Parts: sequence; structure tokens; C-alpha cells
Amino acid sequence: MPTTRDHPKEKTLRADAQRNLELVLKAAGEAFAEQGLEVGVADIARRAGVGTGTIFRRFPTKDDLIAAVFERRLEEIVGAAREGLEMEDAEQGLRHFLESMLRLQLCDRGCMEAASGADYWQAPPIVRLRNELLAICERLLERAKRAGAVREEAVPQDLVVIVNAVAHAASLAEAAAPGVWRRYLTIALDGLRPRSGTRLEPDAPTIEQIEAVKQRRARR
Amino acid sequence: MPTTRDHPKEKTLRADAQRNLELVLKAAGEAFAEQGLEVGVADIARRAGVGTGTIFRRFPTKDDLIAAVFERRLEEIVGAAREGLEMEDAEQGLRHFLESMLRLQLCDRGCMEAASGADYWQAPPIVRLRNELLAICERLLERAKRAGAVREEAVPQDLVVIVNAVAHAASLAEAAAPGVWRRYLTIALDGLRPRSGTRLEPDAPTIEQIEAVKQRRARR
Amino acid sequence: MPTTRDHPKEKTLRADAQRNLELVLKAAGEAFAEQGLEVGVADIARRAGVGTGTIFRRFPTKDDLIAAVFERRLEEIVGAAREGLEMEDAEQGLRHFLESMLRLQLCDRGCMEAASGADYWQAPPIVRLRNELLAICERLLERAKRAGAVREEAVPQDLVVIVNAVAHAASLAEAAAPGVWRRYLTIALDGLRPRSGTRLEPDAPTIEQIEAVKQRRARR
Amino acid sequence: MPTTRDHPKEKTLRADAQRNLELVLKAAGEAFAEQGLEVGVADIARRAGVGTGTIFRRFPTKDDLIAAVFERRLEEIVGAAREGLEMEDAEQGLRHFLESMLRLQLCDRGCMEAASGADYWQAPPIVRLRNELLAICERLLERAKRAGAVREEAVPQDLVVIVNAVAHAASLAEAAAPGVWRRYLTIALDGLRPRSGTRLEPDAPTIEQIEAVKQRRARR
DNA sequence: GATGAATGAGCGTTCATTCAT
DNA sequence: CATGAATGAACGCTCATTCAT
Repeated sequence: MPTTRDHPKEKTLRADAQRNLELVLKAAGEAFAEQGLEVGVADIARRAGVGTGTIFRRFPTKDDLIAAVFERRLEEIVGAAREGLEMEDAEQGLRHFLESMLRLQLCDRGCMEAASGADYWQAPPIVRLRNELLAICERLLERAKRAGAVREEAVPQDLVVIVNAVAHAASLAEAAAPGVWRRYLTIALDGLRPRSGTRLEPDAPTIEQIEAVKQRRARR
Repeated sequence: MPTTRDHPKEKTLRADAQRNLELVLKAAGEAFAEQGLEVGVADIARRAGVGTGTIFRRFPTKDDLIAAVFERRLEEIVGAAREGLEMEDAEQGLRHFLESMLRLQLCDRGCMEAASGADYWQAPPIVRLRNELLAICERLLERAKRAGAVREEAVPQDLVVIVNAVAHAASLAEAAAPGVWRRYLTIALDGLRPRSGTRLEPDAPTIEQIEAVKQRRARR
Repeated sequence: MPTTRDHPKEKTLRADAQRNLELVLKAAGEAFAEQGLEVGVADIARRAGVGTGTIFRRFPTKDDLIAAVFERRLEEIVGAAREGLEMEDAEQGLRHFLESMLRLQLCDRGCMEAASGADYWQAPPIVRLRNELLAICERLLERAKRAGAVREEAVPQDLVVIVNAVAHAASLAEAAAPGVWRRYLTIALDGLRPRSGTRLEPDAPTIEQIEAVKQRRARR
Repeated sequence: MPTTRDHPKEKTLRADAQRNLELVLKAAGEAFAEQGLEVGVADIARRAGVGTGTIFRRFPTKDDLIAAVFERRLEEIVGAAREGLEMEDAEQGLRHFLESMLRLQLCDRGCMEAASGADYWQAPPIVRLRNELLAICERLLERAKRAGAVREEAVPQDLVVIVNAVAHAASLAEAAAPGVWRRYLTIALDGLRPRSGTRLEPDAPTIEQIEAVKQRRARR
């Protein structure tokens, strides 16, 4: 941090670069959100008002760009999770978190595609966020279990899976009935409640197991 | 049936065509199932043992082919739904249907992609099946509601949405833990049960509403 | 060979494809000859009057195309070598072969680049021609040695190296003085003559040795 | 030399520039030697520890940079030629020069590529060195002719052409059999010896003739 | 003067679609 | 009718060159 004067005007020498990076990420985020991960890099560049080269300078491959955008989203999601933790009521906290995640994903086709695809969960910076997210989910769940709002067998991954599921499924109907996702989130949360008759089976695989499979596949 | 002359040599040209169409649909189904909707048309043609031209003669665009394959799958799904109706126990019937659908989708990447994308639900031949499916869902649901296994507010679309959701979300984990989908289906079904504290809100949009949105978009 | 009538008019059904392949090879040959191996595939396509796709249908990568063109050239060269073998005078035969090779290479930048680059000598169809070429060189050399025109230590590869050397070096001057290559070929042939004072040292590496090195490099 | 003030702190800005230029030339030389003329300018800049802008400030195009590096190499070659002149034995002197040139070129892909391409021999600063080199070759040849080691018709360019030829052709085999170039140099030198039966024909073109052709081409 | 971020034409390659055979 | 060769727009990516800082 160059401890120069704190004038908000001071745009630091590499302001241009920073600004452009920001523009690219923003443009990419919007493009992915609206048109999915298949948008061409040239489209994104046009949106951002830069050349394609500028994008490839920072993100050697398109996948790197996707990962960066996904990372951003994950950061917001982790933020929402933290907010959930800070709420007094355990059940409300859990729901707040899930609702935030859904809102973020629903207006973002690209994020949904990335979240569904296995590959993007493996980039190193994302692994960190993922673990952080799971840790917070763990605590959210613990609190909710103690409050009697969630069955004992639930594990953190379940929350991620559920958001994914609701987001994906609701997206089809969402355009016609904004907010339907709440309908399905209610079903999911009610399904998570303690219930005598049914057991959650089988166990959800651990992240490590999932990754082992991925790597085995990649090797082929 | 064009009753042409019965020369044993003459294998009725139309029969050949039929056979080819069958081969194409089968090949496309397998290809989509294994590699997703992105497989090249040439790959499919090779699998089917025909030329690409033959495919495009019957299906003017690749999307038409996808829709046709999706239609097939839907027919199987409708079949499973009918089986569910024939079972004595209402709850078992519902679960049988949902499980069948899930099994069909989980081993078929292409079907999952098609079911998630809005467009394929609108192709005219599919509309018929979709309506049929929804009608059966209606009856499955009615029975289940009467048996006290499903809340009053549930509507047929909910079932389709739920299968889609579970299938999509489970597919990521499925490779590492075959059968996890049962875990999430349990959550969904428990969530559908009558429950005093929560209401399903908002209402799911009707098919007509969804389609109105689609068409408004297409016009742009 | 479809034993249909021998009418020269009969262009066989796939005449178009054959013709196009021919056009592509011809165009590629000319383009490489004039502008070197770096010409764009689009340029070649334009010359041939086809789309780029047509080229990639037959030659999955540009390198495959280059190899195919190189193969053609090698076939011509092997033909010239055979002609040399059929001449009565051993020395004349040798010179005839070398001159033919030079003429072929000198008006063809692409061929020279390919001949100088290690990679193109390794494609399977070319290996066959290469071995054939070396076998003929062997016999040309044997005859020449017996006639006292070439020193004992000379090996077939030497001939290939020499042609390469003369072609490459002469190409610079060739434009200004068409035919200079004869000057340098004379030097090379005189240098190959038996001579008491000097020995050819060290031995030329065998093809196998050269290839071993190539493969070791490629592995890195 | 601008005799500015002698402040010890002031490291004369021009000295920095000089140093940078030196670094760039050194880095470029190494990069070209190892990876050929196709290395990216950015790579060279990185090696040199400067920005690409710095390179383009001094060398408006990449070709200018190549020419500058080539010039350096030529200076070394001229030096080797001078050493050859100073040796007592005419034949040894000639061979010393040729060997030095070969050694320089063989470990330097970039130099070989530049020497083979016509364009780089025409850059103004190189013309001077080229002429100097040819003048020395003239004297080397004269001495060798007088000593009976070289035929009368040989001209200075022949030497340059020969080195180029041997270097290029040997480079392929060199990796497998370090030192093979000596084999081919021997052939070339023996071929240059006086010989009754053959004449060197046609005459090598003069530098002027070569350049005339180049310029005629450029105009097109 | 030095920097390296930005540029964009150009590359090799893919693939849905068309159409001559 | 069936075929598969031809098409060419579009893709992800590279790199010599320019120019704001």
C-alpha cells in the first residue's frame, strides 16, 4: 500500500489496468449471466470495451476467466453465509443464506453452469472459498440441528446440492413467475426437517471422494 | 401402410427409411446420453451407420433431432408415470414414478440438458406428451394428497421441477456415490408432505404462462 | 480398379472429391513453394478454390497437409533416383539423381523447409519413401565407388545431406543467377571423389541414431 | 562523448540506455540461438529484464532487432576471418576461418535462419560487414590459391555459401553425432581443390546482382 | 526514457448445414 | 432417397506493434 495522500481522486498508476480488469470481469459476469458460459470471448471483450488480447493477457484461457468470475460469485455467497451466521434465529439464518445463494445464482446462467460443472470447483483459489463455505455451512447446520429445524443426518454438502438443485430447476419457471424459487426452497427446507419415518440414505459423498472421481476421469 | 407388391426382394423402400430413422434416433440417444448434447452430428451419423445428410433430411436442424430424442425419453417417462398410477399404494406409486424418471435422466446427460433447457419443452410433438405427463401427475398427486402423503398446494409441475432439480444436482455427486439421488429424493418427498407451519408460495406458474414468456422473448 | 469400360471420359463417381484433393495438394505445393511453410491454410484454400473445411477434412492438421505435399515431392525424388540407377554410366547416374533432386527442391521453399526440419521425416508414409530412397542411394553410391568416382567412406545419407546443403545454400543466389546450384554441386561431387590426403570424419550418424535423438527431445 | 558534470551519483542516463541496449542484444542473441527467430519479443524482453517497449524504441521492428543480432554475429565471424589471415599456413588459415564460422552458426539457430534468409544480408549496417567479410575471404582465397589448395575459379561468396550449406545441412544430424559438420566441411574443402576434369560453372553472381533481384522483387 | 497494458489482425481448427453426385 | 464432400462463419488463442502512463 503506497501510503500517499488519501485523496479519493488518486487513481494509482496502474489504475487503467485495474479498471480494465474490473471491466472485463464485470462484462464477463454479465455476459455469462445472460447468455451462459458459451458466449464468445469476443462478445465479452466488446461488452467490456477492450480487445480480446486484453482478456487473454489476464486470463490465459477462457476457463481461467470463467473461474475468476465464479470466484467472485462464490465470494458473495460466502459473504451471505456469514450474514446467516450472524442472525440470531438459527432457522432464519439458514434460510437467509440459502435465499441469498439462490438470488445470486438465479440471475446468472453462467454461475449455474459453472456450479453444476465439476471442473470449476477445483481451481485452487476456489478450493479455498469452497472449504470456507462448507465450514460455514457446517456451523449453520449445527445451529439449526440444535434448534430442531434440521435432521441430524444433514451435512454441509447437502446445502450446496440443494441450492444447486433449486436454482437449476426453478430457473425454467422463474421467468414466468419471479420468485417461484421460494416455493421450492420451502419444499427443500421442510424436507430437511427432522422426520421419524424416513432416513437420508445413502450418505453424501465427501468432497474428497468427488474429487478422486474427477481426477480419475481426467487421467483417461 | 402402402400395400405394394409382395416381391420378396422388394423390401419396401419405406421400410429402409423407417429402419434408418430408428437407427438415427437410437444412435443419437446413445451419443447424447454418453457425451451430452454437444456431440457432433457426424459422430451420431457414424454411430448410426448413415450419412449426415440422412439425418438432416429427417431433422432439418440438430435441435429437431434433439427434440425427437427427448420425445422418446418423455414417452418412457410417461410410461413410468402410468405404472405409478397402477400401483395400489398412492405414496409408493408416486415414488415409483419419480424414481423411474430419475433413473432415466441420470444415465442420460443429453436428456438432462434438454430437460433443463426451456426450448425443448416447446416443440409441438413434445407439448402433447408434456400435457399427458402433467395429467398423469395430476392424478398421482390427487391420490397422494387423499392418502395424506402430499400437501394440498402441490401441483403437477412441481413433480417435473423436482425431478429435474434432483437429477441435476445429484449428477455431480452421483459418480462418486452411486445412488445419492435417493438421498435428495427423500428430502424432496418429505418436503412435499403436509405441514402446518409452512405454505408453498408463490404458486407455480402454469404451462401457459411459461410459454407466453418464451414467445415474448423469441420475438425480440 | 473398377473394371468398367476404359473410356477416358469416365470420371468415376467420386471424381469431385479426387479432383479437389488434387487441387488442394497442388495449391498447397505451389503455396509452400512460393511462400514457405508459413502460408496460411486460408491462402491455400483460396488458391485451390475450396473452403478451409475441405482441407481439414482430408488433413486433420496443417502438418498433415505439409507431410502429404512432402510425400509427393519425395515420390518424385525417388523416381529421379530410379532413373539415375538406370543410366549406364555410374557417375552420370549419380549426378543425374542429385541434379533432379536439386531442381525439385530449389523451386520449392516449402520442400526445403520440410526437408531441413526433423519432424517431417518421421511420418509413417514418409519413412517408407525415405528408406526406399536410401536404398537406391546405396546402390548409386556402390556403383560410383566401383567406378572410382566416389570415396569409400561415403554413405547414402551423405547424398541427402549434400543435396540439402546445396539446395539451401544455392537458394539465396539462385534468383540472381539461375543454375548456380550446378556450381556448388560440382564442388560437392568433387569433394566426394577419392582423395588420398583427407578422411571423412566422423562417421555420419545412422537414421536410427538421428531418430533416437528426436524422440528423446519430443518426450521432454 | 558528452562530457557532462562528474557527479558520482549521476550515472549518465545514456549509460543506462547503453546498458539496456546491451542487455537486449544479449538476451535476443541467446533467445534466437536457443529457440530460433520465432521467439516472441516478450520472451526476449523478459530475458533482458526490460519491457517490450524498450526493445521497440531501439528496434522499430522485430526484424531490426534480428538484424542487429545478426550484425553482432557477423562481427565475430569477421574476427575469425582475420585470425585466419594471420595464420602462416594458407590452407590452415582458410580452414580455421570456415571452422570458426561453422561453430558459431551451429550453436545458434537464429543465426542460421538469418544467414539463410536473403533479407538480413541487406540491412545497411550489415552491408558494411558483409563487404569487409568478402574482402577478407578474397585474401584468404588468394593465398590458398597461390598455395595450390583452392581452384582458380573460386570466389569469396563461395566461402559464405559453403559455410551456410554445411551448417544448415549438418544441423539436422549434429544432435545425433556432434561434430559431423567436420565430415561435410572436408567434402567441401576437397571439392574446392584444383581439379583438372571439372570446371565451376556457372559463375557465382556478384552481390550487386543478388541485390538487384531483391529490390526488383520488393517493388512488386 | 522506460514500461507493460492494450490492441486486433491473423492463426489453426471445428461443425451445423447444404447440395452435387 | 442416401450420401458424405464442401462450406464458411465462428471459435479460442497468439503476438508484433502502439501508446498512455
